[in-house]
Amino acid sequence: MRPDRYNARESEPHWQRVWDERKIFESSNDDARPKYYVLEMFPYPSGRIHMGHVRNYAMGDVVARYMRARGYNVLHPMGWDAFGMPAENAAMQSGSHPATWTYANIDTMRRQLKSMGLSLDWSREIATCDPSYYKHQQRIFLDFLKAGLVDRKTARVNWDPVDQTVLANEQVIDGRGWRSGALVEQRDLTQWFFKITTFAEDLLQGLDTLDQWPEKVRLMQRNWIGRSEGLRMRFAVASDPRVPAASDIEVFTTRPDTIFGASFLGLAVDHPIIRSLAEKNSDLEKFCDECRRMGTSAAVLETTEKQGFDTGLKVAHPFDDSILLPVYATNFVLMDYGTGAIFGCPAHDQRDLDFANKYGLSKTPVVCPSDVDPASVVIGDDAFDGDGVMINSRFLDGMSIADAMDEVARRLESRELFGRPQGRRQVNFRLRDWGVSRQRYWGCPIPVVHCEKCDVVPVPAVELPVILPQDVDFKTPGNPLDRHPTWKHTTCPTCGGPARRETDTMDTFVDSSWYFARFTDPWNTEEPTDPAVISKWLPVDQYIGGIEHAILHLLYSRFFTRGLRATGHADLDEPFKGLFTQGMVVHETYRSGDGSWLAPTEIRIDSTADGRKAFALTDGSEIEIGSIEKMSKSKRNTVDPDEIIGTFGADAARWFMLSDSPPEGDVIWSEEGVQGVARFMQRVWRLIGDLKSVAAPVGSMAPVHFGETAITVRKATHNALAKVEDDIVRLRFNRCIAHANELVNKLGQTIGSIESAEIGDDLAYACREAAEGLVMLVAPMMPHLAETCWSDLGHEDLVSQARWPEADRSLIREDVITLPIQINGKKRADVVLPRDADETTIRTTVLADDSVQKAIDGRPVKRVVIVRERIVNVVI
RNA sequence: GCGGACGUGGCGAAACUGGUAGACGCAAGGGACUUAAAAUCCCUCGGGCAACCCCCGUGCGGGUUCGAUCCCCGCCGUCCGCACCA
Repeated sequence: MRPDRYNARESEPHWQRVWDERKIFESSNDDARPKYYVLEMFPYPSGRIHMGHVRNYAMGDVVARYMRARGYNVLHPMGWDAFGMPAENAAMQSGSHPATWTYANIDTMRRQLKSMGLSLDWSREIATCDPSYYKHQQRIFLDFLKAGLVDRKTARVNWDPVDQTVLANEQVIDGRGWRSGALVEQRDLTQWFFKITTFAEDLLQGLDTLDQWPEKVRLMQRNWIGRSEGLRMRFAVASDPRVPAASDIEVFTTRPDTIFGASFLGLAVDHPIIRSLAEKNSDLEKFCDECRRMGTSAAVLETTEKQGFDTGLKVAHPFDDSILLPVYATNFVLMDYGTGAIFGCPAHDQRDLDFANKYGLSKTPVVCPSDVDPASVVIGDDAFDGDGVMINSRFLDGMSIADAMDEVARRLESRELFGRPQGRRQVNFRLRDWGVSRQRYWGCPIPVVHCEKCDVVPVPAVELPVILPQDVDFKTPGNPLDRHPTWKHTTCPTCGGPARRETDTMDTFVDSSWYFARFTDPWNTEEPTDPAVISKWLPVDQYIGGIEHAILHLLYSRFFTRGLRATGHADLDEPFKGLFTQGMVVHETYRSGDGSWLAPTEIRIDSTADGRKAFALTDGSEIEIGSIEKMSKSKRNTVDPDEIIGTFGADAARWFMLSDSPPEGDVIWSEEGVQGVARFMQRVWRLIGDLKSVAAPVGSMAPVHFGETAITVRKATHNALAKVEDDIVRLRFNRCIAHANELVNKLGQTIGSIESAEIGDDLAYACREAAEGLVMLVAPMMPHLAETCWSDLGHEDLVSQARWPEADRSLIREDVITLPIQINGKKRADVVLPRDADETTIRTTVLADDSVQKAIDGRPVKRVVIVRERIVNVVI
């Protein structure tokens, strides 16, 4: 007995069990079919999934299911980015051990993901906090160390003196620790670094090959790497009692051509010379401290005035030592870029001009725009950074900028200052090495020991993993590993003497920099990866995740890929061939009169002709409907996936997430919208029932001849299939859904008008084809409903394993087409013509048409533009 | 400040990157069925006009073109990213 209504709450768990039992989503490394690796960014196990996860994983699942139907051996794994601070925060607040907390969250979220009906290979599940995972990460660390890709050096960190911990930049709010509220100190600590700069050039060049990445992300990475070509040049310091004889200051410049426009040297407040001067000059020290306090956030810098402190030092101009330039400590030169020193050329750099205007420094123009008389060049409030010809520059006069740059570089390279060449061409990168040391417990231990005799000694590979101790307490501030009574005490692998374990753990970005590789062979207990298996599966064909990872995660993964290749773990250029960044899930906000936020479950919406209004469920008072914002706990505009799935089913949630907006844009979650999806699902269920009642049996042969109605049905089916084929691979899910809607509308109309006497073999076949086509077409997006319909249509097998019914595009091609006719560019008529009509026929037919004649109204026709199979434009 | 993206009905959006602007969905209005409601089905739904096969309409102003949401120039507005990068 076929129920009138489809019951998602019964069907969904049923099919999930069937898929699970038959292990149909597990992929084999030995499968000979062409591979397709689809991956969504794995989640942090924060507690429960949110609607953003639902959207992200729904998208990936559509691709996985579709590619499977197209005959690919699909790898679609899932795991957990399981190390990180929230687990330690929870430990401090509730006393639960980070591992307990994390694994409990994983269990909850796994259950939630399973209730979504995702076609995931759970046999490959990994959690980065598991020793079976981080063992291999430690091994990679050691191999990178051996390959010279790891460095240990001093770096400045934000130090919270109360919590006794290093803070990330985003944990410093107004100069204070986010948790303790203590004033944050800058400390120099010896830290571990991955030498990502080794690959700076390659990481930049590799971007050109990533043509299936969003241009926006490539641009962001390009800017982050920040390659620039320029010249390092040294200025001799004029003799001064405060500095040693034969001192020099080295600057980096991308505009050596403007050297005759130089009017000062600007040094970072952390520049060694400034630091040493500040030791004996309290005014300078005060200035430096103030600059440091201002921070480096864009918002601050935007509004900050250029400031300087004249040190009294002078340097000689390299081409005329009678010209002495003042040396300033400045707030706009950064120590960690270039050499921490610049020469300022006010005429051709806006910042330098602002600075010069403030301190009354000269501003000689040295580049003249080609259409301006050199004598009339004046520098006002705007620096000129365009192209032109050199002026006021002695031996450079008349040269182009490029030639002048080259000439200056050439002269300084071949000349010595204090026994070394005065200039050196250099390619400079903004990219800095990746500091991975974290003074925390819940992370991957860095596998080295410190021995008094042998210094830093790697833990031998056979002794891995270095496992985190279980018995730690979070009651006192600081790193639990560091104050653990026994854990850090060990013996030196080299000399056997007493040694101390490294108590820093790795940045959690390390964990996610190679998980995509581990998924290919997660059972491998000996090696992180098997290069042969890597070559089989990687690169990831389609990677899907949030734009917030556009720079760091993706760049680190690209670095790791290069490191893994250098250490023989993977023969691979780039990890992610296709990248897609999906938009957020947003929702209306609701705010009561007293300013407090209300959750969507606490209000009722009334829609009438004069608009939508919200009322509180508790007392019926009217609630203001606020702006649409990213779902967040603070604004209380979240919806819980469990509740949605419980009420409407996973299929409805998935479908709605994909339906309304382009996938890269934000989607507005609305109750009305998901109700619309629920209606659509019932419509599909009824339509399949209607089609089934007239459809031929499973596997019927196609009849030779098709009548008019059958052809209409077939055209609708194949048209929809063709459009979905085109759109699904481009991830245009919203359009796929529109095509599905159109097909349902069309089939519903046609079926409704069929007289039972009309049904012959041809229509029966067409209805079977239509029903199965529709089910296949919605299956990647609403797999449970599709399975139920598939089974209802008499299939023993699963739609999840069925082959895609490729669209027959010859059926869609019409022999007779309706051509829109424009008169002077405005549509005035339609003319029905054979598709292959020649231009003369088209012309005569069009001009003979009544509506066309009426529109022409006797005026002479100047021209008839015919675009075949598209449009005709009559010009009068 | 620099860089990037975008601007189409009441709303989310389509439009094969130069060819019928508004597919599809949401909301709304009208009707059928029903004792009633829900569900379902049918119709209307950018603006103007009594009405159309008419006129206007893709942020604003120009331009190129037989033809512009799409290309070019100049404004206005919104969103995102950032690093005062020498």
